[in-house]
Amino acid sequence: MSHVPDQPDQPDQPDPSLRLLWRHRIEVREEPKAKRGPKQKVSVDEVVDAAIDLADAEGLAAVTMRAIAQRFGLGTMTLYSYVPNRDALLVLMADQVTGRTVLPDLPDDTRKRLALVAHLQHDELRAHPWLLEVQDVRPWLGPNMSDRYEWQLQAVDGLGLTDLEMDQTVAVLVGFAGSIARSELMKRRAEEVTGMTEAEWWAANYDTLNEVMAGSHYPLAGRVGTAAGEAYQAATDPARELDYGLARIIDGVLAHVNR
Amino acid sequence: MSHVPDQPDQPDQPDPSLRLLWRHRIEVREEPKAKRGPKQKVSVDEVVDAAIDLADAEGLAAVTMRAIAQRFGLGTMTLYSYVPNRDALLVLMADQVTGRTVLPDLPDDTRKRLALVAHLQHDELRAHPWLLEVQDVRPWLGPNMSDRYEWQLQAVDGLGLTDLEMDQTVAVLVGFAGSIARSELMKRRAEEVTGMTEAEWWAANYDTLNEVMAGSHYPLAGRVGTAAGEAYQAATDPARELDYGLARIIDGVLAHVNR
DNA sequence: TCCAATTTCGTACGCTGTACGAAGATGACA
DNA sequence: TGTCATCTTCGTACAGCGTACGAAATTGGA
Repeated sequence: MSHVPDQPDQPDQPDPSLRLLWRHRIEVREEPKAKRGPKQKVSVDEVVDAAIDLADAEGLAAVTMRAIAQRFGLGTMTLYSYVPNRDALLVLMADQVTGRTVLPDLPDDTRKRLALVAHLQHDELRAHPWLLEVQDVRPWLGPNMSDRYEWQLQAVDGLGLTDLEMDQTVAVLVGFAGSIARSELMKRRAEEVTGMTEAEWWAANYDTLNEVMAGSHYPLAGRVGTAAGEAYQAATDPARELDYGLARIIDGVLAHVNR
Repeated sequence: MSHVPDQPDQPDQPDPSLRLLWRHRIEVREEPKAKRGPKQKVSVDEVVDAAIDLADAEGLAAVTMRAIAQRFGLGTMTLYSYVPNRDALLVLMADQVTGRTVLPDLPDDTRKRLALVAHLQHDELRAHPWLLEVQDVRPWLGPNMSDRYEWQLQAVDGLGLTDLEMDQTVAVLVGFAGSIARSELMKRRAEEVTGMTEAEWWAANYDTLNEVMAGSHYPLAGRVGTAAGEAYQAATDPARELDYGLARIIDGVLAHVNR
């Protein structure tokens, strides 16, 4: 039960799920042979799409092999002839859902270009919050992920950045967008779990908080937390949280390239 | 099995785990009564510390109620007299491990002050990567989390920012540090799972990648990805990745306050 | 001494991913 | 037209998870 995997003898084998990820773009160099067994009742894309729908509707935890199979009236184990295992399915979902977002033309204005990269990522993560949980499983190098990365690099191309800096600039923009999306998700989930809005939670726990925090002093947190709480509560547009940090980041990047 | 919880009749009740979180700072206003049953064999702190050790050593997935109980020779269900459930335990772990990091005095230099906030967060997440997985469970308002937030606000205090901007500035710094730590973790985990270093993985999959990507064109990603790959591979100090973005963010913040 | 309160914990349930192997369907070849 | 190799389908089973429940054990107060 150690977390350290032992990879004893076998030489480095190519990752089998790479071909699955790129299945649509593989140009068959030779039609090898007609398949012999029964035809598959559904397609890999249908399976992945169903899993995405499930995740969108009920969260990633609801994406169980049994639940997906049931959607098609298939036996649970049948899914394993489409997909090697659940983790591989999650990677396929991530890449497939990434492909659904069309990449708009990049504006000429640099500032708008960088902002677009962050906003696109943020909006996508808001629409499919489970992506935040999948990212740990390394959805590397799928075709749609690769397209996305190329597009992001185009947005920072021609600014005079080094190759390394281009990669890092994209990382800052995308990373920050992700962290904002994550904190929004936490807030939403907290409301689901407790069954109260944030304001209601504070009201319900006001006395308790005052009691337990009686011995501690939070002059700044008290003042700032209140201000932030009221602002976020009133904010009809949640992307507002994104804009402040994004403006600072873009300022910093532009100052760097104009140096 | 819906993900939407129903909270039918009961009025808004205070969160019971708040008292557990703040257990050390609660000043008992009256010693209510001596406990009657058998004495508890261990303390809540010991349970939480054991869970932290387990998470540090074998990852969050290894933190099972059975495994923790076994460490103390207790029955599994006994843990539920210390902690209401596993999720609550994770929150306790997060706050407790946060308390282990001593908060250094803030330097006078603004730039160093902001960098310190990000670096402290980053180093902590590197030492306890499972924190990145726990954050979804909203480790709100524990005593050590509150201390941390107050300290972070001190770092951005006196710059002329509004209350809201202070909160958002901290969010940018901490969010970015988290996203860097997350991408480092992904890389490390990928190496564990595949049993190869990143370089070995690329070597093993070079032919396959060339084949599947034959129809797609990634001029920038190819060039930049290679540069980034070589740089990160050679980088002995992984915090290097943090520094570029951090410099841009701090530049942006300083430009904002000096306006 | 006896009881009420409290902790301990064995058993059980429903859930998960998935290993295994049998059964069924299909195309290729003799 | 069989016959067989190959592929898909899927029922069963297993280990592991969180935890509900209720009985047993332990303790202090009356």
